[in-house]
Amino acid sequence: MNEDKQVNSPNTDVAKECQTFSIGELAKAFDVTPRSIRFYEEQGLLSPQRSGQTRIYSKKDKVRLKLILRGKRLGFSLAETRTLFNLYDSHQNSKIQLQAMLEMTAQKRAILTQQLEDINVLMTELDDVELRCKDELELLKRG
Amino acid sequence: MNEDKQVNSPNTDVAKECQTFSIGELAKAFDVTPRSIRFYEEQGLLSPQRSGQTRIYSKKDKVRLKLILRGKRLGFSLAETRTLFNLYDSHQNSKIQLQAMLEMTAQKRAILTQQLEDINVLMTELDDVELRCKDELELLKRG
DNA sequence: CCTTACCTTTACGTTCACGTAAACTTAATA
DNA sequence: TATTAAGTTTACGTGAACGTAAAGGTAAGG
Repeated sequence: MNEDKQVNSPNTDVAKECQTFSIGELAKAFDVTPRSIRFYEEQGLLSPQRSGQTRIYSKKDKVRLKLILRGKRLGFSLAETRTLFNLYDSHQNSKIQLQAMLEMTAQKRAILTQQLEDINVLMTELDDVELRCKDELELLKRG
Repeated sequence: MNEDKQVNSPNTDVAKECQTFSIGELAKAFDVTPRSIRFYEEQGLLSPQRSGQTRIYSKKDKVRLKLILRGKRLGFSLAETRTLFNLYDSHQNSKIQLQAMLEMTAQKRAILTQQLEDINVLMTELDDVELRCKDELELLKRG
């Protein structure tokens, strides 16, 4: 029964590498609060190991968190991300599952395409605004 | 005092063009609810003319709404968009205003760049997932 | 031994962006 | 004239994504 009592102190590993992370480490690494990470777990997006009460995050968990945050940046709700995770995880690969997955990817692709267009438009507008601002500033300098 | 009683009925214009819109028309045009449009006004993002109680939206208002919605798609809060509007509108063009504007554009540009990267990564991942799904479906067909 | 630094759960509070219901006015139409 | 169909204000409700105490456990260091 001498399991699950490894790596109690972070960065105090013996031979291999630091494969696990505390909630605080992950929080710092991705600049989020521990509260958020616990909330993602509560919403079924993460399920880290436990050492007693304490959460222990693997590299896979870390990747998951990264995916969650990228999804957030792109306007995905946590529920959507969870659905994607579930579809991806369930390796039942029934026809229905696969088609649901394809539908979801198609839908997401459409949104992303729209966002690309939005970004391009906004970027050139920002170019415009910036130029005009800089011109004005020059005028203020010389005037 | 025979002003502000033009265009009571939509699409019943005489000569020029339909330059104004009712809240319902705008709502349909952009697929949002009238409630949302009123809310944007409440937050200081729109200020349409009035004909009595009724709101009358100009082409400029329409453009504004378009900008608001694009901002939303890119993750801008209404408060951020309002700030941008205010900066853009105030043609005082003081040094401070201009620099605030430049800071804002720089910050937004950074976020957009990050989003572009996120989108590219996700797109290729979607490609991957889609390919695998389709392969699996083929196997199901032939198996 | 005590403090400090993390970790935990429980639970209520908060912000944003509206939704929704109530009660009303005005305008066009049957 | 009565009835839709649009608009209006006021005001309370809601879901998502956390924030923020409160109250406590644990382990290292002075």
